[in-house]
Amino acid sequence: MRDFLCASLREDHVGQRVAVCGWVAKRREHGEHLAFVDVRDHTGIIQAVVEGSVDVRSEFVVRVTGTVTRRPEGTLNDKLATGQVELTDCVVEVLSAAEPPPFQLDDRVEIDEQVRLRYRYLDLRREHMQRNLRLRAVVNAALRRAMDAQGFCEVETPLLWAPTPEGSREFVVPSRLQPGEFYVLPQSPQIAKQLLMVGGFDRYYQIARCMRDEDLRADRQFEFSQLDMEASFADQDDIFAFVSVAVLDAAEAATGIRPGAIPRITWADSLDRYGTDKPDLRFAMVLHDLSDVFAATEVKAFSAPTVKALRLPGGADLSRSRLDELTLFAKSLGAKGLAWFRVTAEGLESPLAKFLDETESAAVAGVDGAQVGDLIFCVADEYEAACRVLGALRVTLGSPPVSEGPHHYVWVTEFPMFEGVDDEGHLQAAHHPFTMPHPDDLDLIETNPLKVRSRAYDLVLNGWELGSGSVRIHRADIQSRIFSALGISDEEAESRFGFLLGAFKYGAPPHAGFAFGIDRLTAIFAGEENIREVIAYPKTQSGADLMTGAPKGVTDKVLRELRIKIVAKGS
RNA sequence: GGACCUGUGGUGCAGCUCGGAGUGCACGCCGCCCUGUCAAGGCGGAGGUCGCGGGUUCAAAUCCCGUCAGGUCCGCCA
Repeated sequence: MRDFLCASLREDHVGQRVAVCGWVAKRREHGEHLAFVDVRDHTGIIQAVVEGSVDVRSEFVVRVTGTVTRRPEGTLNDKLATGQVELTDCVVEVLSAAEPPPFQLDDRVEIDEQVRLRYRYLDLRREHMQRNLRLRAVVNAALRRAMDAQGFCEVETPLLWAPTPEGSREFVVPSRLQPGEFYVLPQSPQIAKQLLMVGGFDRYYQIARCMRDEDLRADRQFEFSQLDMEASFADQDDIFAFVSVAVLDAAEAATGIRPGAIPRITWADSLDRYGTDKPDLRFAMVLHDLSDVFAATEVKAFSAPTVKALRLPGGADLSRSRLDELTLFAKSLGAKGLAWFRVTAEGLESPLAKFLDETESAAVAGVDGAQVGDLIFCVADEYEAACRVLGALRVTLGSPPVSEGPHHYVWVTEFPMFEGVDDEGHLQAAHHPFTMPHPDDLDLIETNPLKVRSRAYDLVLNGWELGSGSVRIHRADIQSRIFSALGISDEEAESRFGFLLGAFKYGAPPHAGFAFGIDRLTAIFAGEENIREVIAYPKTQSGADLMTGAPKGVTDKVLRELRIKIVAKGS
């Protein structure tokens, strides 16, 4: 039907009689003797010159047969890749007429996302979405190549899986053949892939769709894609090597630049220096500890186990209202307050300045090599709270848009094994209950569990968590100690994970794995703040699909078959 | 569950503080004109329940309350 893609025609083709297909991007008529029709496909635009009038409108689907001709002197258009040539002696066939679209498909104005999503099929026609989704395909292809080349075998795991009442909320699927029983859609193929290790597929990967019924955000949709992988006879360093190859290959394929080796930071160091477990390393602004200086302070606001400080270079000119805003922000994160000090030639300037003694003032004024014109923020609180508040402030004040380069990857290692306790006073697994504890900390499981480090790790890019993984427990004795630390009884473990624990009795290789989000990775490559921009049919924040109207009710017949009764709201 | 922001012809905006007739701009659309345009140009035209409901007022796009939709964030995301 067509001989060339629109934007592929060049001077080399001059003289050829060719057919191109696409949409009418624009028609420019000059009386009844001459008309220009810009034909667009996903590659771009070629100008067709029509002698006489032509009955086409924007977004008509056409096949244009014409002769590739060098444009006359003075009519070259260097804004178009095809601007040296045009099609002449054209025959325009209308393959499909079109109503005027609800919004213009050029990129001249930003269209409201609500409108874009309602007519997503038109939005997809735009250069912006074409570029993003094709970039995503490039990323996927590079990832598959990298994993194949490293000896990984792609295996598909079920979308209908068994409920495991823990972790993120699962999407539930009622069973028709066994009414009253349910499947769930996987939050990740975690257990399935560990069983593949028992099954002898010692290097598995999959571009896996994962589903989590949790509230949506700019970087979170109900469904998302992960490069999911697991390897037997592999430790943390092996996994880092495998994943690095995949991610760096994808980065190179997507951006043309191969990043250097990915550095590492421990979870504890990351919290201490950046106040977060997903540090943005594109800018400095490291947290400083002033706890010692304020250990015996008279200043009430600073009498806390930890006093942390952050220097904002040149921040002294922040307005009082901006500082009030930031104080509110800090409080919204649970801080009792936010102290700030302008560094001036005459010393510190702050509502609190007069309460500090000489040593304290000197310490604050010297934070991070502060200079006149800088601003110092201080938060006094429990250690982790102080770190996290200042960490959030650091990102708010210093972080470029997530999408902005350069790309700084970092491995965050040695996550704690447990974090906090649940409503029943049981410890909670920070990663998941199959994560191997750090070998040096095994003795602490029973004595000081919150100090137990794990063999869990994250990969972080520009302040976004790309993914996480861990070395898994393959020994029954360690697994049972972890379960008991988590308050999971033998019976409960058996009912929930029995098939996994059972499998491990029959020869489980040591194994470790990882999974990272392709949506997030692609969004950053594409320079997008929002993963919806790299997803063909995303949901809104309330979980709706504005194009299809999902979620929707089903007929009574369907409900009867599933033996499901809808209970009115509030009853 | 909570905080904040947004909603005005098909699209993107302005108008809202300080209430006075649906007022304006750009794009698109329709018609006419135009033989080298490419953000084409010229002339003319159509198109609106100012998200929805209620309240205040002589009078509401504008003020107040509620509600719906969209967004950003907190909670949540083993």
